[in-house]
Amino acid sequence: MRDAEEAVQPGITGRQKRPTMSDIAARVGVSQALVSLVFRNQPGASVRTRERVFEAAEELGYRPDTAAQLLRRTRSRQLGVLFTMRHPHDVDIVEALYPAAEKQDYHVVLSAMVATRDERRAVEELLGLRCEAILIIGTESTPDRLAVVAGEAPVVAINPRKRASGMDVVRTADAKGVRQAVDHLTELGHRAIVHIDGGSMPGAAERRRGYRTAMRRHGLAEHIRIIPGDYTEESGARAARDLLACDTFPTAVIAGNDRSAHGLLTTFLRAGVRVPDDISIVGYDDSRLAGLSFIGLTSVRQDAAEVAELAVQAAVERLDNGRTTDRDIVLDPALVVRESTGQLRSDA
Amino acid sequence: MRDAEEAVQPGITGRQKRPTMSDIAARVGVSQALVSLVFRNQPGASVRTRERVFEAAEELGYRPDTAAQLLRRTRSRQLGVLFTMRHPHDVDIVEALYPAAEKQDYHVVLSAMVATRDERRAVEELLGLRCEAILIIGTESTPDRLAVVAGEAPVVAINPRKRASGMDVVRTADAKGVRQAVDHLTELGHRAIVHIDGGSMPGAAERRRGYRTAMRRHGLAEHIRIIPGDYTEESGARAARDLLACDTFPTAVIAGNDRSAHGLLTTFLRAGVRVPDDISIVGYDDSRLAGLSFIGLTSVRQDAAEVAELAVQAAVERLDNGRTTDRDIVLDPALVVRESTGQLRSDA
DNA sequence: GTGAAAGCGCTAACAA
DNA sequence: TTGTTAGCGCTTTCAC
Repeated sequence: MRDAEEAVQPGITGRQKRPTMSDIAARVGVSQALVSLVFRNQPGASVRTRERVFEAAEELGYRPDTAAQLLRRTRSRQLGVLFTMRHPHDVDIVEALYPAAEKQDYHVVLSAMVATRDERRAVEELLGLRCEAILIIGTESTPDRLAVVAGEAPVVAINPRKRASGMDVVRTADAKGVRQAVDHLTELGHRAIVHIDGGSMPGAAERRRGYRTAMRRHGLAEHIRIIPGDYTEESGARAARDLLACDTFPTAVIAGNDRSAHGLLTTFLRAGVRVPDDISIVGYDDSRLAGLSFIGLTSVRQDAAEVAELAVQAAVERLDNGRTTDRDIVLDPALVVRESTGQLRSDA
Repeated sequence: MRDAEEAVQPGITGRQKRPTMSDIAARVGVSQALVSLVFRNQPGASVRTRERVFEAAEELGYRPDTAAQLLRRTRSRQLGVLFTMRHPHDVDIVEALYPAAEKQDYHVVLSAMVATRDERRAVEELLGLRCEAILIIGTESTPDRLAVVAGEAPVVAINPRKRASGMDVVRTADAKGVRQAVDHLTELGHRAIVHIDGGSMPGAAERRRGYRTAMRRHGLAEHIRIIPGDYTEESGARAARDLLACDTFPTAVIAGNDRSAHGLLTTFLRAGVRVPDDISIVGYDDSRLAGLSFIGLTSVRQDAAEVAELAVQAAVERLDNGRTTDRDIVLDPALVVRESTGQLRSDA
């Protein structure tokens, strides 16, 4: 018996078999089912028994076996989250999903989409683990590709590249956000406002549309100018170089997102262009970058916590309340004014 | 029977029960055990049977149940990965872990450490899912806290804040990396080289030490100057402001990491200081940021793919080869020279 | 090449 | 308040 004792010593002789509910039951002298009941916090066990069960669990170093729970339970109460780690704003949303899910008594299971692992495999993994719904952040997938997934579990697309039927969508009113940016700039006296767009990236089409509409509404139709981009820093930098090479220099730029605004801003700084003295810049996403003291980017805020909350709620409505119709959830954005935008200089 | 047919239609009438191996077995007319054998690619089934099993699986839309596999298998072959998404370099490592694990026939399970979810809970989740080892990226945990985990499963700490016994460590020779930076700068003629450190963050102490040693080796002991930081952009920006306010302006700066170098660089640009004309800057990590055209940061490279590979290998050695002694794996860094460093100007 | 049977650790329905 | 029972979907061992 001494051997058994010593084998318990962790990390030296090798690891002991991990204790189960039966081990606890044996120790306390009750049935295994009763132990299960105690852990699930269900009524039907005396206070005394509960105490002793927890005590024994502690002594044995018990940890519930998720695999067994998952297998036996009727519901997994797991939400699968598909994400890339490329965009800071996506990271914010992932972080916000944890408390949002917890509030509804769901667990979050992460699955990263990386170069060596496409969306298809990542989804397979989540479904294999019995996730009841899939939340996809900023997917570039085509609608029909997503529809396949939607056939197996409810899908909530957060800021998808394209809208698709058969699933819920959570997104911000991108057009409205850009309109706020244009309003802000015109109030500062700007008229030559260009837009660096995001090509076919999530929300880009609507932002582009919002820019055009807002410009026209302010009677600035002839100032409409869109420079193609793709939400990357480099596309912002490229746009800056293009603008610098041009004779017609704008007094303000609305970038498709904060990353491209960053490339734009720094490239201007390098060229000796002062921001906002020579040119005003607006970003989009209000990511961590925008708030940095040396960036100070005026940006359109999409509240990650709110997005997360609504996405979880959409999934829960399908799962717990039996909703089967699609929801298109649109959040209102808010402009966060920082130091990258300023009054139009009279000599400009 | 027509009802059953229609219930199969996905996403309309509600979801059908997901097919199991038994369903496949029934359809093909073999035993469930044989189906399992086929999926596990084990010998003992005829080619004909294999074909028919895969065919039936396809028709039924079968997907293996991870929970059941996990419960029944003797080994889970899962590696749990603890990470934050705060540092770009950590993200690189996470991405690199997928192919590295796959090569050894292991699966990666992610668990994020976020504000609302500390290391303790994240680890619990991984162990609950039967992960056989835990890889922790850039942990700030204290050694004794990690030791608790190490008692339950092998732990590989990647770039930990502090070394700890009872687990493997994968890290770069930080001192050597900084030495390369100093060598590079002195070759360019610099003498007044300051270091912005990373306080108590992972690797910071060794980088600090490396700086001091290298400076002394070049006979620049009297030029040693360390400005406290914490690896954040803001600490870099603060250091830049401090330096600008000082009468003794250095000709080169070695930042503790790329993030602080970024804050430093941009703050200088804003102040009209030219990089590298007025001052040279070196970062650390060679993160995505460093390679951007408008940043062009000379930086010390820690190869994420190599780190990932070695970390997985360390875990596998314990798991499959029974190693029980600790390994301290130190990688050689490499200096990547970009545009942020240049020859000392004669008038400086 | 194939099948029968046992059981992983737990939940859930029912019985006592 | 407690115990019994029957699986969840799969892997694994042994027998045929």
